[in-house]
Amino acid sequence: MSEPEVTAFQDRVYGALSRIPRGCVTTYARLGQSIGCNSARAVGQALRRNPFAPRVPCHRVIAADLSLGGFSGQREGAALDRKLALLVSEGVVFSEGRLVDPTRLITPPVARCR
DNA sequence: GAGTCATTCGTTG
DNA sequence: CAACGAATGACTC
Repeated sequence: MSEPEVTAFQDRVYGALSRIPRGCVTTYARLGQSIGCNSARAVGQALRRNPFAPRVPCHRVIAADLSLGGFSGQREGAALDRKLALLVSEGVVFSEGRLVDPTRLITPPVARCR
């Protein structure tokens, strides 16, 4: 073990993600905006590294088009199957690989200054 | 509906 | 300091 030295950005991503209640999901773009970043890619990268997994519920983050997005560093394959299982386990139902209830999409508060 | 393109940000060596 | 890569997003045909 070792404690990964996460930079401020990663800390923000994990912090915002950590404030997401169970049964709720958010998108990379929204999460990025919540932490003050305009790029969903930057958020995805931080999650992809996920030095705090499974501590960080990265499976609660999906793409803007309600698609699963990616998981475990893979955009498709069994990894998504795991992500889907986790989401379904939380009460978030998906259909055809897409979120069935977009109402579960939440907008994380702007984690500006705690 | 599908595919392609563009942009931005963070990370690392 | 510089270069590369990325779990996206949006647009167009």
